[in-house]
Amino acid sequence: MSRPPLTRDEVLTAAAHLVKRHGPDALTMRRLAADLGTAVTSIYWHVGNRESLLDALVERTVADLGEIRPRGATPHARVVSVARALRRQLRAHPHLVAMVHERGLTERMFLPAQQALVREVHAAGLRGVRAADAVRAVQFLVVGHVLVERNRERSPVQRPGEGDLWGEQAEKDTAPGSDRALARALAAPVDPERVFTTSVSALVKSLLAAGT
Amino acid sequence: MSRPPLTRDEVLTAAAHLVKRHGPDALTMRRLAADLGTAVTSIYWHVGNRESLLDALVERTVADLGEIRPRGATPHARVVSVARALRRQLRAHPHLVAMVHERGLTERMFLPAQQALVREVHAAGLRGVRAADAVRAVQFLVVGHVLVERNRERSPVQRPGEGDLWGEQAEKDTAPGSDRALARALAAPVDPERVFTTSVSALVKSLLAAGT
DNA sequence: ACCTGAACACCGTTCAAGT
DNA sequence: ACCTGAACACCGTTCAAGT
Repeated sequence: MSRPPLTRDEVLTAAAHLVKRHGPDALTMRRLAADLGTAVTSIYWHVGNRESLLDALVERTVADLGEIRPRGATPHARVVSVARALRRQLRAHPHLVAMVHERGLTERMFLPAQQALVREVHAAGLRGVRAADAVRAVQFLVVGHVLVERNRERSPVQRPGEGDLWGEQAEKDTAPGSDRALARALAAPVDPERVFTTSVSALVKSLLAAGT
Repeated sequence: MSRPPLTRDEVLTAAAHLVKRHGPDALTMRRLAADLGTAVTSIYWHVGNRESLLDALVERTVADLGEIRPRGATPHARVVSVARALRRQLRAHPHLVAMVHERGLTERMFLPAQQALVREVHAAGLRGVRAADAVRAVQFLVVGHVLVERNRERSPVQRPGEGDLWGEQAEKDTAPGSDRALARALAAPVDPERVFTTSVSALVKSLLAAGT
């Protein structure tokens, strides 16, 4: 009736499973122990404490993300494709993003895309500090955007929202300089995909222009 | 010896005080009750539960942020100034940012700057959907950046960091196409202020170019 | 209308004790 | 080396009872 000896790896796998199925909040030491069929205190022997369990979990998941391959003919298209790929990877692991952010490890989410970005920016003719600035600008934009986007999805209804604010403006007849199409666009729900595309494309365009 | 009757407002003020002095984690119902000199359960009568206490707290703090006034001569300078002002406001309330984000109310952080942005973008000649896209792009960039930035500050030492990754590259002698200045720049610690300026300026430049 | 203490169902963590 | 149960110091929340 006795289970085979517990391993650190087994603990991590069970933890990952728990997070994937029931969200990060479900990952309590006691529930994890129950899933594993051991005493809570056994887990402590293998992973130290909750903090380092989460650290290890984040590390493992990030390592599994996989490489990013740029696509496209122009430098602009290739850099944008890296940004899109990074966003897609992160959005495929929403719980990971939340966990990494909660633990203050946001920088960790940068690394998978960094090599690819460096190569592309260099190929586009940027050098030295200017190239580094461009890489960082894209990284911050993508990760920041994913954080904002994920967060908006978590609580879709916001109380005094843009809709209420601009909806009435869109109805009003025009004071000089007013723009009903604008008001209507702001009253409509945000399309994050669209915002992302607009932002990345615009940002990259300016950044690469500095290289020519 | 009996204290005057508790009010909802008093609860919120004490909660804000607690968060400001000891961080969001210190805001427990029990500790709050202790600070107020009442029973824990009294708080529930006034604010419902912890959820709605946090909601009310966020709402109140956001309302106190104050208006944003654009500065500068050119449209570009004025939009950038709004972005900087929003960032400064948010960074002045780090706990607020954390709380708003945790509660999935990121959109809430947009609103203070939105009117100002709309006005400036319109003045720059953008109209309708295109203007709305520009406003949103700037908003997402600023809020996303602040989230990333705050988060990096929370845990300054990251284990397999950029430094380790690029530091050795900077030492190596050059494979074809390698760029030691770039490697050195990436090995150095990030200057978020610089990244922010670069990003906003580049983004706004492209966005406004579409209006002429 | 407002406050209270007791109680419930949870947490993470420590520790002495087992094999 | 690995596992265990008991215990500690916390949580948020409910509820019946007080004034």
